[in-house]
Amino acid sequence: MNQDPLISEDYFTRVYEVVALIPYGKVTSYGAIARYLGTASAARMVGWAMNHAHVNQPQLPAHRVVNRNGLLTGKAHFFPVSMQERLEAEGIQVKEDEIVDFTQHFWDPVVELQFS
DNA sequence: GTGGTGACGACAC
DNA sequence: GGTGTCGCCACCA
Repeated sequence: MNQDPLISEDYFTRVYEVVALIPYGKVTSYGAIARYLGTASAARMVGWAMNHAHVNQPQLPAHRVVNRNGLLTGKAHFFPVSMQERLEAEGIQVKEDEIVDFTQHFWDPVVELQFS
């Protein structure tokens, strides 16, 4: 019934699709994903999807998704591997549970994917 | 069907 | 400039 493949799945799946598209060594924010999905104000919904991400998509690179401040808010949910450890493994520096040069590593799906 | 929740974001003070 | 509060939408009990 839906027109676009990105919205043909559940909202959760849409989030997973975008997160899965995050390139190596890049990070994005919940709000950026929410805006790409058309629900900019529902950034919390993205976080919720991530809450079950480890159940539906355990392979999902959720460690590349942080809040608008570049803070590793969801690191507490990461197990057994620390979120910071994974980011550093990709060349992203993390200081005080916060990504260094967050804007530099920021990857905006709206800009990068730009609905092309 | 209603209420509450949530890995957030923006605005107000 | 930092802290606090509200809003927001979709899912779960």
